[in-house]
Amino acid sequence: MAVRHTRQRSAILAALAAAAHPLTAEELLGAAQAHMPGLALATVYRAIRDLGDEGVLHVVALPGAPPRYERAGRGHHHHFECRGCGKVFHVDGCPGDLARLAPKGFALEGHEIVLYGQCAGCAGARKSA
Amino acid sequence: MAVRHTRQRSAILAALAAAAHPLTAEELLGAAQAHMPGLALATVYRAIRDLGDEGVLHVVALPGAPPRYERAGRGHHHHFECRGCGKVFHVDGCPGDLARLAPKGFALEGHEIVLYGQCAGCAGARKSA
DNA sequence: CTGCTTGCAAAACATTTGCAATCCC
DNA sequence: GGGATTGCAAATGTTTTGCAAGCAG
Repeated sequence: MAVRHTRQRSAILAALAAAAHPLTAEELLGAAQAHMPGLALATVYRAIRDLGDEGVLHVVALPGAPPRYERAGRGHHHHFECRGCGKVFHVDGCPGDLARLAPKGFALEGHEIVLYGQCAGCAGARKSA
Repeated sequence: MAVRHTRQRSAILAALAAAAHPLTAEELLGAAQAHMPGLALATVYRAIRDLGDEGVLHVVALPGAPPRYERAGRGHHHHFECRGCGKVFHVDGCPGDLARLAPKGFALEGHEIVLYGQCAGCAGARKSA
């Protein structure tokens, strides 16, 4: 099950690396097709699964939105979902000290934080409206 | 669009209120059918949507798991997903001070935190293994 | 070469919706 | 009684899978 290095996977990884925001499966397909025309959606899903198992890919699931995927290894960060435009942004920084939140006897191994609100663009548009 | 009070919705709300953990759509169907046999899955989804709009219901989406639903209004809390048994637990408390994490110009309106690790039961089982 | 990976299309799954009958107020 | 709500079943949309052919190692 050693992951083989194929043109398709390179294209998918390149698309992920180039994306500023986490991508949905279909966005990822579109982006990767620029490098690898004829790429099938099924291949994207298979790559997502394999790369996810490898830990190269990270899944971001938000309520009411399809799962998004991003390249792992860019350091610890979280996400901000704009309720105005629906885009998801990177958020650097982390409150830390989450271990105290876990119930007694629970072993904390990781965490995910999602912020909701208006992005700079939507907040501005709202003011002027 | 005033929500009407029907037997089905009572059953669904009752099932939600009785549940210790957030429920998936199907778990919710099963639980509510105990109070209301013949309840259709479509009705559950419609109730989820309507009650969600009303703010009575809260959606919890986790990567790799179907969305779960819980009753809102139990105070601010977060969730802990056990990687061992897959269950989702309530977590009281909140690090607060998340506004500083939002990028400049972004308006923070809410947040969601998910902790991952081993619950008390699974952590114990692991030690003895 | 050998076997994992791909593309295509069909299958599997979860969620949504149309419509006539029903129930709530 | 009027109109929202329900149940059923079919439609929708997304993710997965089977299979023959292609490419990596």
